[in-house]
Amino acid sequence: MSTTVAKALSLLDYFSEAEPEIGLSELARRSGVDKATVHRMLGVMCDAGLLEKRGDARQYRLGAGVLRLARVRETAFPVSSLFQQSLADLSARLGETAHASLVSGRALATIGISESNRGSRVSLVAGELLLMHCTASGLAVLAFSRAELVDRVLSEPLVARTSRTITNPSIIRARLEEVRLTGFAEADQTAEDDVYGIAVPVFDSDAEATGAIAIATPAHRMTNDLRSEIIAALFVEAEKLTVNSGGRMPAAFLSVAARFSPT
Amino acid sequence: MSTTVAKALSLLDYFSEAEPEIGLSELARRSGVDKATVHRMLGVMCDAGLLEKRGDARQYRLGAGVLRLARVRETAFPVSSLFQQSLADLSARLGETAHASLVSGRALATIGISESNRGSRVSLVAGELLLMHCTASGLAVLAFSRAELVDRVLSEPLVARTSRTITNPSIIRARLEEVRLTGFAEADQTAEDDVYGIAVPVFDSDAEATGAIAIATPAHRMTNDLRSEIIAALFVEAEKLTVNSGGRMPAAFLSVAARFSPT
DNA sequence: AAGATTTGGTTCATTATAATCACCAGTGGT
DNA sequence: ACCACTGGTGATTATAATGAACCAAATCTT
Repeated sequence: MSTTVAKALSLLDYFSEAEPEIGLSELARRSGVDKATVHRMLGVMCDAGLLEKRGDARQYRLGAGVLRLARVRETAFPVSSLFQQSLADLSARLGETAHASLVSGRALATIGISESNRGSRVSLVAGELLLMHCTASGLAVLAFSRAELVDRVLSEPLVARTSRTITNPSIIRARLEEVRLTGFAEADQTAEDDVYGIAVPVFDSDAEATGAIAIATPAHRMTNDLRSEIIAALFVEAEKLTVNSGGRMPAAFLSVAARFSPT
Repeated sequence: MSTTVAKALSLLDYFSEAEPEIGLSELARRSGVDKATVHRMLGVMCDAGLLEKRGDARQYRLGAGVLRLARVRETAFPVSSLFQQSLADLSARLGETAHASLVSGRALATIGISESNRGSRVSLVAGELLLMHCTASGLAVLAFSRAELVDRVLSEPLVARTSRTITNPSIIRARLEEVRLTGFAEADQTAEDDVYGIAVPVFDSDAEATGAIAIATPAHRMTNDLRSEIIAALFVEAEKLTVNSGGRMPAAFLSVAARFSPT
């Protein structure tokens, strides 16, 4: 709960596309950490290249170091580029916004987005961290993760993002059971008002969920037909991604996915 | 020298394309930090999503978090993609390997490479950190950086990568003076045997060097004609990149660059 | 333009933290 | 069966982080 490195690294979570540059005081306020402490930590992270302060300005932003790290990971294990293709296909076919995220600690990191070209669409903030307990992607991933991760996520206090967010661990566990049976997860305005999300997990070589692909639609537009169409499309792409990234699906998942596969 | 966060973050430096997965003991040995300490740090970084351990395996690799961070930075300040285009042009035109790097703490982070298609060429390890004092890119950047950064780099012990590496701070300062006059930097086998590098800096909106683009050729192939051709091409691209990324060149640089510009 | 407020940044005594060493248990090779 | 590795763990000691008060400069209010 209180190792200094963890505190320092948690500061990185506050940077997103919506707020790519943050000042010292603001970051201290947001994180609840003392200004002096934040200042020292930011200094160290600048030194390491993870952050940098814009020349004269007194704002901090993500540094060149993260570009290098991402490049290293992506050349060694290219998943981001792989996902992007599937997302483009999905949003083109369904006309809705598609996004992908990978497990990153106890949250999900959005690594790809492909917006629909409709006038009314869900617009996501790229690079935002998704909470596990209230997003379709999070539930899809948790349902097929080791109990260890589930426990870690559910042992922390669960914030309510909307009036419909479920914050009771037991109820969430029950929902995960449902997800395990159906193979996909839904989030009807539990993460954001007016947003309906449907997600299907993607697996690694150990048949563990490493992430999920999802479709987000304006809640009012969701119909039974669209829902079925989305689920079927997600299953096809998720299987493709799992296989192409060298993963395999767990037995429990294969049986439910079979109902949707065109084979 | 000894903040714990700095030590933890320095562990990330050991991951590169050549070695994308590292074990606990290996990392402890390489970094000179106690195994127990490394173990705790790796755990924390896994928790933050910067690292992850491959399922069953007992190897650590860069996590999905870095992908997210890079995405955030790149969508807010797209430089990586911008550089990639210039690199492709350079390597195509010159037939030699081109690469770009950005200041990352007290080193340079390689963020792009475009290899030549010749049989004999310089092959770089993508995502490796470049040392400031012995690479052409490093000298090009240092020559046009704040004295503060120069002092920080030269105050540390300078490792000799080849028999020709200059490790004397005073001599390096003299070389930086030359670079300031000519506008480009050369490294004749000072970073790696048989590699001859030529680099030109790229500037930000404060006319400070943020990085450099460089050409690396097999040392034996370098001739006066090729050298001139490379320098001229680099100047053109560096100016283009500086302008397109919203930067401006310092007055001192403009005068020397003018000799090479086609205008 | 004068005052009020907030910003980035710094200091230093107090306190909580992280480093260390010896030690386990499992694995692969010979 | 052994040996030399590996990843991982706890209790003690020494180290590093913390946070309230403080400052100068920039910014917003009036």
